[in-house]
Amino acid sequence: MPPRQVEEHAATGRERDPERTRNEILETATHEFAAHGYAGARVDDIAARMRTTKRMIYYYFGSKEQLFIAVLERAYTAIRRAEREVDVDGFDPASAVRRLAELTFDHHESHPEFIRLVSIENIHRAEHMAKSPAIAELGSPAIDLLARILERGRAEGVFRRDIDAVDLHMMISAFCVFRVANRHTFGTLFDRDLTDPALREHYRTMLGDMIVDYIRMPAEQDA
Amino acid sequence: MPPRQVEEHAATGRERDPERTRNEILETATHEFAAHGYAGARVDDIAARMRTTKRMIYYYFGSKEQLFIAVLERAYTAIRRAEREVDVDGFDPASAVRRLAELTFDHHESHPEFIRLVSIENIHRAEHMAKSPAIAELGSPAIDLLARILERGRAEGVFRRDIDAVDLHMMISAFCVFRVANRHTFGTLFDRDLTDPALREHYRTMLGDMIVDYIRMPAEQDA
Amino acid sequence: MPPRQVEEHAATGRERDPERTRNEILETATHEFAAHGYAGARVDDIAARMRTTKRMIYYYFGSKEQLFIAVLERAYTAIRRAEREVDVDGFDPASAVRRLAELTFDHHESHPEFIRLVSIENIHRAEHMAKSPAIAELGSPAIDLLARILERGRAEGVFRRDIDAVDLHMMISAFCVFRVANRHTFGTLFDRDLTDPALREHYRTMLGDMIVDYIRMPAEQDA
Amino acid sequence: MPPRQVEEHAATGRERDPERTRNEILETATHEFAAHGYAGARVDDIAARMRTTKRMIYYYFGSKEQLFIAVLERAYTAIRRAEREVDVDGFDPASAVRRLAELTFDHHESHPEFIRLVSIENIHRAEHMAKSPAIAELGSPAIDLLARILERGRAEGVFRRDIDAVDLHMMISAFCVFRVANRHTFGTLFDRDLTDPALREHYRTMLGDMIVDYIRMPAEQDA
DNA sequence: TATGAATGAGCTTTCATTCAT
DNA sequence: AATGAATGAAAGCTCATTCAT
Repeated sequence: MPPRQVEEHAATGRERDPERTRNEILETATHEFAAHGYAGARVDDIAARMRTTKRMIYYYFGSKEQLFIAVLERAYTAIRRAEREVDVDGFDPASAVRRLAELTFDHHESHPEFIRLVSIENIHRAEHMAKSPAIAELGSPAIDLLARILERGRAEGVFRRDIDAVDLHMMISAFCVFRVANRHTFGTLFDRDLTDPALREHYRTMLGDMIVDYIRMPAEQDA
Repeated sequence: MPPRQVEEHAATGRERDPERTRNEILETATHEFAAHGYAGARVDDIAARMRTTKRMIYYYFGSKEQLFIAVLERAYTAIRRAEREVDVDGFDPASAVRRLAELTFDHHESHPEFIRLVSIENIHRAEHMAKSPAIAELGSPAIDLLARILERGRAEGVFRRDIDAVDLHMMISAFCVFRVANRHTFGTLFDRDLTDPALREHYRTMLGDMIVDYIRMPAEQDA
Repeated sequence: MPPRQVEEHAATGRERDPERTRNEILETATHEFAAHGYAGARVDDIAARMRTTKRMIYYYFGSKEQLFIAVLERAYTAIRRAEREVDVDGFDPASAVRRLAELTFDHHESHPEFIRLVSIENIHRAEHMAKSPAIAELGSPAIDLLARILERGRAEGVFRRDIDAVDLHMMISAFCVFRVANRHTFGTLFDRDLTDPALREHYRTMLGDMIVDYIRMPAEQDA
Repeated sequence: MPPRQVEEHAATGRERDPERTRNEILETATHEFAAHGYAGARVDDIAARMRTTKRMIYYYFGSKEQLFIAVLERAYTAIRRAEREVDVDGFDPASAVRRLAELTFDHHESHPEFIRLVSIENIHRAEHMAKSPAIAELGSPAIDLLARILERGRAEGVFRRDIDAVDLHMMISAFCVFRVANRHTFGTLFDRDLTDPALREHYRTMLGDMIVDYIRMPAEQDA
């Protein structure tokens, strides 16, 4: 009678679904690390936020660092999966790039914690990521897609010839990441909330324009 | 016999110039905070790195947080001073904007520690900065300058009408900051060192092109 | 279908011979305890060193302490068995004692782990041994033999009258045990490796001389 | 008014005599390590036994290992000091050696904790001692003295020629150390308390006889 | 007979900070 | 203006052991 068992576990607090426990720890740890940084995160707090003990965290992940690496792996796996689902077939090259940029914008908008984790990892010079073979193997669907669109645009003669997919991805990411990652200091210094919902469409369009203006073949502008 | 004392202090390494001691602590603290983040920085290490004791740090700054705030103040004061020295008189509007963008690029290139401090402060939601009246009073010379150039460009009919100085500053900053701040994760994931000296001119030009393409009045491009 | 099961176990490395598993655990535990002491030994490490899980150790022995007791029992059983095999028939009393001392010397020389276990058990005031009826029942063949030789020597008038077998055994053991057990501190302090193979014969002879000189009837030495 | 200060310290529990605090910690730590071994000793317990916190122990000694090293240093310093005070002038060579052996016997008798520390350090292969330059520099007065006596005895023709001071020191130490260090297992196995006060003189004499018999020139014993 | 999952208690150590002068 | 000594609180981590089947 499995249902009974489940109830018993709930009663005793014993967890018998390792995969679920692992995921719950990762979920909670993601919030904690994103909220306070790597050094500022407390293993104690992660445990306190769920019905597990600190001991369990070490049982599953071995150390604070390995836990953080697992958090990064989970976050990157999720974003890469999202990237793989992007579909821009049927759009002309310029529209396709704009759409890809907008989807990137939206993804950053809706995953501020991921961006915080990335900032944190950069503070630590990507040393944790370097220890994860899993992340290295994820590849970069966004770049592959971008490369294909750029190729098409060049073939059609509407894009400049010399644009590299990785560079363009950087340009898009820079805008999207900065808006979210640096909004606090930017907001304080220039009194502008970059993530104000009322401004979202404004910045979304700005990004699209910026990218499209940059890649488009300059039509006799000096004529 | 005061001279004697001075000699003794020199001999024992005692510091008798409060302002200088304060600056040395700030200098050392800047490196420590930039290197390890706010939580990761160790007051002990800061003391160990110089010829002062940990006790002195508390004597001068009161707490780790106030020390960090002072570090931020010093860093922002320096960058604002640099911005005030920018001179783009004599350039046509487009060239002026390009030049301003390039100077921003160069400044970020040569002050990676400052960028790290900004990232760190964003991790902490700019809460330390908020406690510093000094930073709020610094103003933003770069934005003022940008506003003036944009005004000129619009008057001459070469710039689009709807561009806001703060937005444009954001666009420039995003590119410059991302390239330095996120170079570690970006490099690991896409195998490209964004700060490779051999690529510096490439990215510098890319930034200028991106900004100028964006602000320029679109000359009958669909004609 | 039992045959199938057996094959599966063989394939998966599962152990189906309890006695053998028990012995393997004891063997491994002996090394671990001898290497790190009682408190320093790790049940985890013992499990890791062999193809069993930590859980099995508890299944077979119940606790770390009971495991240590079992290790002691095995070690003492082995040495008592060796003692029972000593044969000095056909030697004159003095030669018999010398030979017994030399065999003890050799046994200690070749069983340094046993000596470490004894030292460890003494650190713990023999409290584990006290809980083992098995060890108490082992008796002491060496002492019995020594008593017989002493009796013979006294009867022949070549040994002093007042020597007790247990005392003599202590004298022999002290020399043999110290040489092995305290060689590390002694070597460090006096720069002499007591267990240097080149010195083995030297110390073996020294022991024999010391014992024989002590028990021999002092023949008119003041005459 | 220093007395007042002292009272205040007593009242607040603040200790203002670092050297005294350090010594108290060492004293307490000596008992703890001797009682439970290195791994078995608890820093918590050491703190609990005195009016200090665990934190103070780390403040003064840095780590459990460095504390243990300091304990060893103190113990060896004390025994070396005692050795330097031994005076056997005026005794004939044989009596001098006997006296030196007896003093060693008495010292071990009255310092069982020291012997436990030595056993413990041997379990750890003297690795802690090796990290202490202080111990290495202590020298060995007992050996120097022994060497001088042996030289005299040889000159007077009453000692065997081939006896080395370090070897003789080992012989003496083996007896004295074993009696104390191994008394627990020995007592359990052979039902004899080697440290029974009633037997002290017996073993003291036994040691003296053993040593003197061994070093004395064998006077026509086969005649 | 055998075992993977889980754990309470406690470990050594570190941290920013304050005391007392 | 300056400082050596001291510290409460909590951090990350480890241990022998038990649960539930």
